[in-house]
Amino acid sequence: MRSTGQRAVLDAALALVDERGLDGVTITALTARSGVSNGSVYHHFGSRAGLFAVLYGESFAHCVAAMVPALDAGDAEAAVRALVARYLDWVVEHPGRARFLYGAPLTADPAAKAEAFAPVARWFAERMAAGELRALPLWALDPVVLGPAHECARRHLLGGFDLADAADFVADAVWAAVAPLG
Amino acid sequence: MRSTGQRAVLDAALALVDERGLDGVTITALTARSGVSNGSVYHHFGSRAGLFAVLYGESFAHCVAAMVPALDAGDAEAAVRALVARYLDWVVEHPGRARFLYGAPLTADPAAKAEAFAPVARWFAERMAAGELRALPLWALDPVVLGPAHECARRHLLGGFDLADAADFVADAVWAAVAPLG
DNA sequence: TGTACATCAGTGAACGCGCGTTCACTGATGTAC
DNA sequence: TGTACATCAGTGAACGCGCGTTCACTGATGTAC
Repeated sequence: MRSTGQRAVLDAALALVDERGLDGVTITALTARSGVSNGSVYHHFGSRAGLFAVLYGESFAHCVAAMVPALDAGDAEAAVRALVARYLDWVVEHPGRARFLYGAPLTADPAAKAEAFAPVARWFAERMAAGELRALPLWALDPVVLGPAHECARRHLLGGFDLADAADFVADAVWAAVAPLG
Repeated sequence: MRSTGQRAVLDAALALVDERGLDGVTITALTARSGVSNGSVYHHFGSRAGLFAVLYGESFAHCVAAMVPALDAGDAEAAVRALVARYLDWVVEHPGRARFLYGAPLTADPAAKAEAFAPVARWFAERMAAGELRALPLWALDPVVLGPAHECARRHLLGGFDLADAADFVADAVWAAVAPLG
């Protein structure tokens, strides 16, 4: 389990990345906002990079957990559209976490990411095998199929881009990319 | 026209962003790599942010210029696919510029961007009006339609993602998002 | 039960470093008269 | 033609600042005997 001190630091980091961006997450700002001493941050996380690694893993799992229930939404098209809707909703509701995932990609542990994403990947693999979705390599799922969702989410997080207005167009584009051919 | 000193600084910045990322473009690194003094950088650009603004505008125009000839590639589908191919090629050939555009989005002057992008936007508007492409709002073009291209380009620039392998899937997804319905 | 010791969360002053920026300056070139 | 002045590219030492990190420390809790 996470100690209260650790939790306070992680929450402060999320608030800071939301308010000031990744570069705003300095040790000084963390201690000021969380009330925890700088030494304590190092005691728990070893370094700024160590804290980032924990926050990345936690946030990625948080995101996937929010998306997974969409896979039960009905047929393949309904599920894909629900998946997009849930992802965009999650970004709007958790901008700090989303900003962190997009802003610190080199922090990611690829193996841990793949494991967390496995339920989604498995669902797609099964539907592709059943002919309910277009056959695509699984590595293309996130960047190619969900590309429109990611690009719109990034612009929303930068400000001035209305994700709610874009949601239907994104769902159309994503579905068009995986709808079975013919 | 750009003086030789200015050009040397801009080229050094592109090389640095390519080799070390945006954070590697420090004044110290610029002077070391370009042979130009720090004072000279300030004489020409006013500040680091001023240099970034020039580099952004220049790189965005460079990118659009590389894409525009694709619009003469034949029918709508051929042109869209050529557009994707040219964009991905440009990213591979000019990673410093591409990294800069993705890494410093807040540097952009929206009006200047819109003007530079106008030829592409106009082409799409005309084809949509002619029924050769699906009708979409023009603001959706870059993030939604080209989303797969952007997301794959970003991953390529981070390393470990093969854009050449992805190019055909990206072209398929982009075309699927703008192909006329029915 | 008491004592000794290990463990671990947490503290906060101090460190060295590299950053963007400033500023008084040089020297070459162009222009006015 | 010569002289005086303005303009502009370019110099480089010095500045203050905020950063991530270190380290010797306190104090509470758990465990062994």
